[in-house]
Amino acid sequence: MRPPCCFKARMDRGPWSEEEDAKILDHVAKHGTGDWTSVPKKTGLRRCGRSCRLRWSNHLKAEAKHEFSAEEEDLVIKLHAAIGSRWAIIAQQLPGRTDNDVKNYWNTKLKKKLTEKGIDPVTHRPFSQILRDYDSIGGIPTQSRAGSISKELKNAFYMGRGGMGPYNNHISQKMALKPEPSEGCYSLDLLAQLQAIKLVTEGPSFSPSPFFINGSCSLPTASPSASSSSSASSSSSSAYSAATAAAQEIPSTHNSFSWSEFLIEEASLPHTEHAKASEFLAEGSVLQGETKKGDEEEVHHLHHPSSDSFIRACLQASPSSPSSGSSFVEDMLKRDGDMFMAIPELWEEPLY
DNA sequence: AAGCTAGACAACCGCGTTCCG
DNA sequence: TCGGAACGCGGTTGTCTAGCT
Repeated sequence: MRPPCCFKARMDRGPWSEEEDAKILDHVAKHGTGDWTSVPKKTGLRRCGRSCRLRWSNHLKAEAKHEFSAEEEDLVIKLHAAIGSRWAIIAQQLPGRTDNDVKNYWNTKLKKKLTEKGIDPVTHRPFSQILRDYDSIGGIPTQSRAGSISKELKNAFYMGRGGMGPYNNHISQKMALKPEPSEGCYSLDLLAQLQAIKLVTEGPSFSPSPFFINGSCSLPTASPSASSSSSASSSSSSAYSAATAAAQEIPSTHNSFSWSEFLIEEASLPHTEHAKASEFLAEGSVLQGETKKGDEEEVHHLHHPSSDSFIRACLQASPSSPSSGSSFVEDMLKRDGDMFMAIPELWEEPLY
């Protein structure tokens, strides 16, 4: 529901002046950060309450940090791979950054960087893997598919290895290789996230099913909460591959938990299993975070222990764990290169 | 020097969720 | 229980600026 002020009253828009900033700061110092809708009235600002909140949270609250360090970059990439475009959660792991900062940095820098390195920024998979998947989902022979459908993929791949960079923008725009929001993927994404949380919060006590190890995706939608999240699609494959990787790291002696607990079949699922998944979500406010009213709202939002656990699980499970000694991207590229070596026909088509 | 373009960042908007009377 | 208000998030758009032609 939109606050009336944004529609009816003629509010100022555009860049904020120093005087306006001062009024916000003064107000927050005196009254805290609750009840933003009353801020324009109390301060005399001709801005709607939402704009005031945005201005404060994006610029006045935290010290301005602009340059992202290499560590921050890598963290953003890992987190995006694990949970998708949940900028608010990602920003919480980066002190002094706002969701808007992270989002802008992703859109302007990191997306391009990944594309130039031959990695699809949406799925976090090497273009070559996507090529292979194209190949596996139809009856068209490899040669023609690789040649006609995925030229740009291949171009992007070549350029990632020292080729013509500028073309990549064109590629990334035209590619738009968002994963199809197949029901199974939503479902799996949710399950993988739940699993990652379980891994940390309850200890390493499960064994992965071959289903996840194989990385296929065929389950029907499990719950409305899973399919309602549009961002779930962007992190689908990576989230459960992260969980899978985590699973593979667990010693086999810890196997009292089974993936089958979460293999929910829509039609045949017993009621208790649905309930279990729902409880999981309700307990930790894991996917949505937790909203509180009052002065501490901004601080507490999404800072529920379970969401932190989830982040830790995702990082622990990511391919570029500190022990590997290489970055997330490097690791991905290495595997990508191995695959190209294994499937030489991917190189054969001429480039345009 | 002027116009154009692309990049970076700030701000806005729509939608879903939560709160509260 | 319901509906309106408030809020947060993520996507999109707007604005400014630096670099290029």
